Amino acid sequence: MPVAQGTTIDPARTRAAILEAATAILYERGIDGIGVAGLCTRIGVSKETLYRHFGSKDGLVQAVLESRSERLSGWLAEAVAAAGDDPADQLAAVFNALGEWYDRPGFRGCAMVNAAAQHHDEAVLAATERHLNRYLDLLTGIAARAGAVDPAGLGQQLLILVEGATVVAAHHGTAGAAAQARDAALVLLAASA
Amino acid sequence: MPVAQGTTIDPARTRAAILEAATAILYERGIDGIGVAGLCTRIGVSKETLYRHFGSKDGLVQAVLESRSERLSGWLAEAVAAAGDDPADQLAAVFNALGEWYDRPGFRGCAMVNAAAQHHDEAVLAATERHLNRYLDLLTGIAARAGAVDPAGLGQQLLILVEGATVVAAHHGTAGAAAQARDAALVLLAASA
DNA sequence: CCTAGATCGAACCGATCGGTACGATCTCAG
DNA sequence: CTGAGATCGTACCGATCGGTTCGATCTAGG
Repeated sequence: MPVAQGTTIDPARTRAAILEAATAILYERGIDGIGVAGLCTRIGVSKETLYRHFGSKDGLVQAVLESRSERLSGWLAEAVAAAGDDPADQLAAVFNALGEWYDRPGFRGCAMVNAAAQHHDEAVLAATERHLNRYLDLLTGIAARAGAVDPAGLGQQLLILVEGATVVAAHHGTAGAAAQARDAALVLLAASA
Repeated sequence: MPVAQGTTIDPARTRAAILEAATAILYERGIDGIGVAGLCTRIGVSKETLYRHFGSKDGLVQAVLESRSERLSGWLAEAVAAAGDDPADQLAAVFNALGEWYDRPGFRGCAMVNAAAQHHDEAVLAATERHLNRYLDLLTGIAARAGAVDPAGLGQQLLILVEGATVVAAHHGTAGAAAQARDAALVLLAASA
């Protein structure tokens, strides 16, 4: 039996569709910025269906954050992989990719950080920490390949630049934040060997 | 007539007391994390009094953010002023002060950025932008006094470090974020002359 | 063809939301 | 002492919240 077939009733597909639509809507409006009823209307699904798949609004939020974190960090990892062998090029690729993201219409900062900023429950905070750890792993890897004396420390500094650029781009103006963070990152990288 | 006298009924004092208490509570719980009724209970004031002084919950939030932004940026400006004439010392003083803040119990990141992260109304976004501009002015001034070739650009990079360190300290772990950002900032400052 | 189950739409639940109204109490200025 | 107004406590308002329930409809596997 194939995993899924056609355009028919298929719980897995329904779940995925809810997840994708909810990701966009909750990012746009904020987690507390729309109720479950309005969410279901915009998704085009009944409340019963949503609750059967995700149990609660918090459950949906959790799934949304996790999927978004994986997609985002995976996207950055691809940018690094496509940048060749030079760690400096890889690092520049990270910030160039971020710059693309910042310039996309509807950019509102990091969804995980936004969620953690005002939604204090355990699960959201844990998801945000996992997300930042994914970033940190990527950046520490670049630092290590560049032969930094303190790859862990440099990785943390690069993480600070990534998150800082995202916050500044979201709340102070997109223009140049990614490029400025990239230039700063390259200076730090060069100075750390 | 003195501005205010004694421990009696005094609208200005009442307003200030509400503002101070609400600042702490809304920072701790998040703007949407507590209702007006609960807020009034914890402050020790009636809803009518709160509404007479601030008009609406949004009005209170606005006043809270503005006062907090002024206090915070004023505190950093004092740290700079107390650091002597060397721009590098002044810059280090900024991040050392931030580190003190991060380590204080109850630290939850920047209140303005947290508010803007999920509360999309015009007034909150404007307050956050003003707040970041205050930071930017302070940092650009240091960059200029250090003789940077591009003080504005360096100022923006330093702002990215400040906000990045705040986000990382809040959501990924306090340890070392301020010191790492400070070291990065000093490298950038040294490389920019 | 028939049934198990996925989905819909709408009604419904108690709780809470932001905000208002009102009478009682208290403080101060004149 | 009196009156203006600041404050309190509480009740109240309509709206919305997250979540549940139920009958009707539709689909797909046997």
